[in-house]
Amino acid sequence: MTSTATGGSHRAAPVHIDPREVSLESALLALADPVRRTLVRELAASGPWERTCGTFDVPVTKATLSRHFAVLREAGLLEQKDAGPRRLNRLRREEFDARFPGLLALVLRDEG
Amino acid sequence: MTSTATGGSHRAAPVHIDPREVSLESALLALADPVRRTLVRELAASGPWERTCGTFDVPVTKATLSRHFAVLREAGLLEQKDAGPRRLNRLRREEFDARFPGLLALVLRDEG
DNA sequence: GCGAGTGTTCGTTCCCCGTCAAACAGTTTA
DNA sequence: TAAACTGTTTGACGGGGAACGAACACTCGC
Repeated sequence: MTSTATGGSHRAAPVHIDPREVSLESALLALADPVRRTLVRELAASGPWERTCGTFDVPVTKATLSRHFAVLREAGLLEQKDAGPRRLNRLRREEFDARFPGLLALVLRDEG
Repeated sequence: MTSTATGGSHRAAPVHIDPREVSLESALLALADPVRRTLVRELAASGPWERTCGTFDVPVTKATLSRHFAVLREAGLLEQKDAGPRRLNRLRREEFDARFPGLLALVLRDEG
């Protein structure tokens, strides 16, 4: 058999951190990068779990993109969920805004 | 006399930027550094024009400190004024908060 | 099972930023 | 003028992060 009662051989689930435990420095560093701000904005423009990692319009390779997603996760900004071979994304709006009130709003409002 | 009506041979006045023209990226990068956040907090704890550059408690040399002050100026966070051989500092609270509402509050509230 | 598709990890390269020591510039006091 | 003090500028060094290609891991359709 290929799976046990406890779950079998799936791939490692993405590592998440409670946004309440994220440092201000991590949050600022995560949002200081223009590519990551673009990801956050596109994420905010879509509904939860609507976008997979490959559907974002940023001028980097998938390796670099994967790195950026990891940084956003560690900053408490992103939640990811596996769906077959793809990975669905959700912006953690409420949680992040509770930890850093107004910060996300600045990014979403800003054009650059 | 040692000065003319136009100013004579003073040292170059510090360069300032209108906070309204500061990019979000500049602001985030400026505040992402722990030394600069300390400077901002100490500045907020004192009144305007009360502190000279040498009176801040940060573990860097004066050369590095001077650099940090320049970054804070370019981010629209700091205003400087010459007073003899010293340089007085003022946190641009209202102007910066008008450009990036809530951002300064996050830094001042945070302990780390 | 095989191949296509999706995303991560590894190793490398490059560049920017923070840091320092040393030298410089300006101001004040002696 | 000389000496002391404050702050800036320059050049060099080191570390960290962003970027890429290539290889790997996993899932699904044929």
